[in-house]
Order: sequence, then structure tokens, then C-alpha cells
Amino acid sequence: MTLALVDCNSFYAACEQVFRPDLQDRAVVVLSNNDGCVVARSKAAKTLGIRMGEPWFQTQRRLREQGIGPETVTALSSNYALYADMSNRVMRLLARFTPRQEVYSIDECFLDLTGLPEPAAVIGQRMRAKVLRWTGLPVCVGIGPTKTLAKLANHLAKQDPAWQGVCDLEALEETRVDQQLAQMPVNEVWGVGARLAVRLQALGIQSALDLRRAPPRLIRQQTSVSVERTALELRGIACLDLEESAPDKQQIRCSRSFGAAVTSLEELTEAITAFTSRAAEKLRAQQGLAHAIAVEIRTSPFRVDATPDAASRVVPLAEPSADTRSLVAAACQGLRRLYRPGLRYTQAGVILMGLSRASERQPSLLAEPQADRRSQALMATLDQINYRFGRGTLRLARVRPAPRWARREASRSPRYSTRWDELPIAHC
DNA sequence: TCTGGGGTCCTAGGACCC
DNA sequence: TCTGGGGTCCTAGGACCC
Repeated sequence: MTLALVDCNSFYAACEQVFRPDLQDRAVVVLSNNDGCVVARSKAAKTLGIRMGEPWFQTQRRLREQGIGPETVTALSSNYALYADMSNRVMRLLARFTPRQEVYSIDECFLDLTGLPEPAAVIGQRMRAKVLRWTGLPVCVGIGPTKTLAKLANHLAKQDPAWQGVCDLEALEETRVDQQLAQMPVNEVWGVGARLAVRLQALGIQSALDLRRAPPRLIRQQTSVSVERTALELRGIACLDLEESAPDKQQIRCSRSFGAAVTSLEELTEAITAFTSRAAEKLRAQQGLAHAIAVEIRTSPFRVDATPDAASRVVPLAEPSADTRSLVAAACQGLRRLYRPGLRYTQAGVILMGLSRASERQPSLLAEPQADRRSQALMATLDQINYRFGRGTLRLARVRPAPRWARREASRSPRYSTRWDELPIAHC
């Protein structure tokens, strides 16, 4: 097998730069929901030492101390509508190179290049050129016989400009592959995080090469079967298949940090209603039913003047459902049991659990088929209206258009490619 | 003052079955 | 000397990913 992993460079920041040529070589960071943490950095921002996942207010403080001001670093709120649309464009372009594609995340995909007439590295360069020309986004390509090695190759291509964006491990001498793996710390291998890295280091495994050479049975004894598979994949033995179609989700979550702390049950109810509505939409998009819904509310874990408080509760449904109204009723029932007056809640969320396909449903003896059909027709209409006129056009009346707790987004760019009224206009 | 939002898989242990 | 021997299902918690 010959697999390629194509990954966009600094994806969110690059999407912003495409529509803002003035930001091209500048330090750009994109912030998480609520403008909380740094989740993407342009090359220049990385050079400034801005760290991934760092709370933005801390970054700002640090930069100020270094005499670096907002004229040097542009911070933008997340614009998911834009990123999702750009992602779709990239994925469609890459799908033209091979019929076998697995979209792994918003900014990367695996492609099966097995048996194609040209050398893989040549195809890789054509992919880069095409995506850059058609979308303006730079990508790197890693090529190897397994997913883990393709990932690793991509990592190398990003690190060292000498690869010119494409690293094909299969075209390399065995000794050169070993050299590359020897230089990579084991925690940078896909599937090995900080915790496992510590345990592996205790076994004398420091580099990707060490893990590749370690006896798989020992790895399994000391860690788990997942890490054993990673070690085998590093040897070129494929343990992970290409998954061309995304399986149905097993749980659907919608949770948010609030823009301002919430203390009243009314506002929490409004938020939980909004989050449940969104989760139910996602559930219907996969033709699913939920058997239970979990509700979570929590106070800030960061404040020093109050002990953090988090509570959650699972509410089973009498009948599996995808009806926003039933799900909201259950969630709010759970919320009333959790709520404690006087606490400053900063985050809440719901999880739809025990998902099954609507088509495989076992109707209850007591079910009313008529009511069921009416519910389905109503939800289908709701979804169609919201798809056509924009999310939230039709919603439960309890949810106001711009609640006080809504997320902060101080500087979101326009939805250039998905809203007629926000299209970029060239001034020539 | 300000700290994201989703997901997945694996394992261990308990309850229960015959 | 010996105290039955398998199984399945569920859940919580830990680890990982982007």
C-alpha cells in the first residue's frame, strides 16, 4: 500500500490570509470559541513564540512585556463557516487524484495512491500545486506504506523545507528512514501522547526508531494493544484501515463556555435548550435516534476565590427520539436536578447517547404512529427552513436571538464564501 | 476580567448468566 | 490435594486525536 497524508499548513490562519492578502506574511492567530485560547498560528506568529492552546489573555500580557503590540499580531475569532467551506473545497480537489479518500479532520485527509502510474512524490507535488492554485492554501504531503508512517512523513515535510512540502518514505533508503526516525521524539508519533511518552521513556524508548524496534509483545504488556499497533505500523505493517465513509457517531455533544457567567436557572435553561436543539439537528442529519441525554453544568475551574463545581446527569428517554421538543424536555428536567442557586456557571453542555438508526427502530407497544409521523414531518420542516435561511431562523421560543451568555467573538472575519451579503468585493 | 469543543478506543471491574 | 468454568454486557476512567 502507498498512502498519502495531506495536511493544510496552519489551516485556520491560512484561511484568513487567503481573503486578507495584507496579512500574508504577518503574525496571525485564530482564537478558540469565546476568544479563549490560541488554536492556530501563522508562520510568523509561531516565530514570535506564541504557543498552541495558550490562553490568549496570557499571550497578550507576555507580548506586551516584550514590547510587541496589536500592530504586529492580528488576533481573529474563529470563523467556522469559512473554515468548513474551505475544507470542503480542498477535500474535493484532492479526491480527484484517487477514488480512495478518508477525510480525517477539517484540515487533513488520507489518500490511497496504490497502483497509480506516476511516482507518489510526483503526485504529491501536483496535489500541492493544485490546492494552492485553486484555494490559495498551502499543504504538505507525507507518503508511506501505513497511516502512521504517512503521518510521520507529513510531520517531516512540515519541519524541514528541504523536502519542498512532500516527503516520501518509500522512496528512501532504509538507513535514511532510520536516521529520520531516530531524530523524532516518541511523543511526536501519532497515537503517543505525553502520558504514554513518559511510560515508554521509562522502558528506554525515546525516539520513533526505538518504538519501531521495540518487541511488539513487550509494548502490549507494558501499555495497550493500541500502542502495539502503532509500533507495528512504524514497521510498515498496516493495522489501521482507510475509512472512506464516516461511520455514524456514537454520541453527539454540544457544549459551550459562556461569554459571561450565568447564575439563574432561566438563563441556564435557555442555554441548554439552544445546545440541545443544535445536537438534535446533528442527530437528525445522521437519521439517528437518542435513547438518553446527558446534561452538564460547571463553574470556572480557574478561579481561586471559589471551589470549582461540576455536575452532570443522564436522563433516559421513555422512547428513543430525535424530536427537539422531547430532547429539550428531558434535558431541562435533568438541569433542574443539577442547578444550585448562587453558583456562577461558566460552561454547560448536553450529550446525546445510546444512538441508533431511525430505520432500525423497534416501535413500542404503546407508541402512537400518528404522533410519530407528525413529529418527523415537523422536524424535517424545521431543518429545511434552517438549512435554507440560516441556522436558528426557526427555533424554540425560549431561545432569544442574542442572549447575554452568548460567546465572545470580538473580531470574526466575514463569512466570505457562504453568505451573499458577506462576499468579498474587489475594489479595482 | 479573560482559560475550546468536539470525538474515538481500550481496559478493568462488577453484575449477571448457565 | 482439592473448593467450577466459562461467557456477555455495561460503565467509569484513562488515554489519545485535531
